[in-house]
Amino acid sequence: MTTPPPRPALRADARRNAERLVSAAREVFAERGVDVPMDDIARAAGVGNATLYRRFPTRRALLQAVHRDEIDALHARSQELLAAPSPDEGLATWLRELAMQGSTSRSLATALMNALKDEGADVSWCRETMHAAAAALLDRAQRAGSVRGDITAGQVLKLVNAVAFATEGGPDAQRQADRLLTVVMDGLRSRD
Amino acid sequence: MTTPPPRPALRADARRNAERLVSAAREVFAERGVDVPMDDIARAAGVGNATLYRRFPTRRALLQAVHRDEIDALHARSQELLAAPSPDEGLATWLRELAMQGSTSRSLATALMNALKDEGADVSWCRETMHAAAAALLDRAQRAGSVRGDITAGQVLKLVNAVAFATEGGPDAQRQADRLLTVVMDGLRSRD
DNA sequence: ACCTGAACACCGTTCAAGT
DNA sequence: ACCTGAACACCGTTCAAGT
Repeated sequence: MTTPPPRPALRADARRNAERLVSAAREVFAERGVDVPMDDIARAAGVGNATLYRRFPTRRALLQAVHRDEIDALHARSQELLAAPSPDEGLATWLRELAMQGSTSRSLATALMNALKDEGADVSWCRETMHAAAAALLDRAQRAGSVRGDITAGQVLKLVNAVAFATEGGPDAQRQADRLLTVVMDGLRSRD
Repeated sequence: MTTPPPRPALRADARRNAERLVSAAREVFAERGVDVPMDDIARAAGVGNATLYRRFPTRRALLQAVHRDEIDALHARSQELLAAPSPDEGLATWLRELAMQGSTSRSLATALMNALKDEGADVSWCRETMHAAAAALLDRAQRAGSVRGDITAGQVLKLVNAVAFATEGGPDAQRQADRLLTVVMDGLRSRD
């Protein structure tokens, strides 16, 4: 769950094509949005369109692959923050970093929304990695009594990603996301 | 802004076709989702597809028309709640009703998301009506000092609709939305 | 085992012809 | 003024043929 999805042994050319597809998709998604035609991604990668489908059966799977490193980094960051002096600040810091990244990348916000809303097996790695990261920090803060107990990691993730998704694209997206996250964090903290 | 978009005088048959299109779209969106082919909606309404495009140039415009009555009702409800004894409870009640409706209707949640995220003129009626409703209740609560002053009506709407959108479709959607809205409302209230 | 481009089915949008 | 179905362009997905 904390390790990326298996990388089956691929023939050298297949491996190279897969990497080109992910790189091309990253650029094209960023420039032209997440609804860009699949054929355009294949063309940008210099491979046939059927090769794209063979490697990434759904657009969501491709989106997940594009953001694999960021998702891994968010998970690693959550492990670091488990050592933060204040449990609720550890959680708040992680959620803020998540919201900041999502609010500046429609592509990432969409990848996370796909993984959090649907149950699809093609995005289970993303869903489980994010869930593990959030659950560890949330659980610690709840045990310390600084965050309300009547909420789950899945709900917190949906809420914060919804903030990112709703602010993305607008003017001043980061600032807006930050403002909304402050509201959410205040709501998450236990009442005295 | 508080009145629905102009209903230009239409010939009797055109008027009837427009009503059939809205009714058909409401049913088809509810049964098969908001991405259903436009041709299927026209067929369900018993009119040619070009008639659909003539009347509703974009899918968003059609979605807005489908939810016209609900949006009107939400606006009317906000006017009623301005007379609630407690300003922050008036706001909380309205936001809860909004979240409940959105979390049980992907079609409504999508219509609102379209109107709140984009600046498109084709959904300006929805955006402005919702904004007027939220702004009145929020302003009253902020003046009373019970809700934090550093947030705008547009931000509150995005946040609450994001809650609806994120919970919609899942199991126990209403309950989940209610839970998340409690968190959001706690975050919105001024700290003592 | 993997790649390719073409074929196929489908959908959004426009338009010439009708009433 | 409005309606219609067909035409057109485009996109997702599959498949026969290649290496």
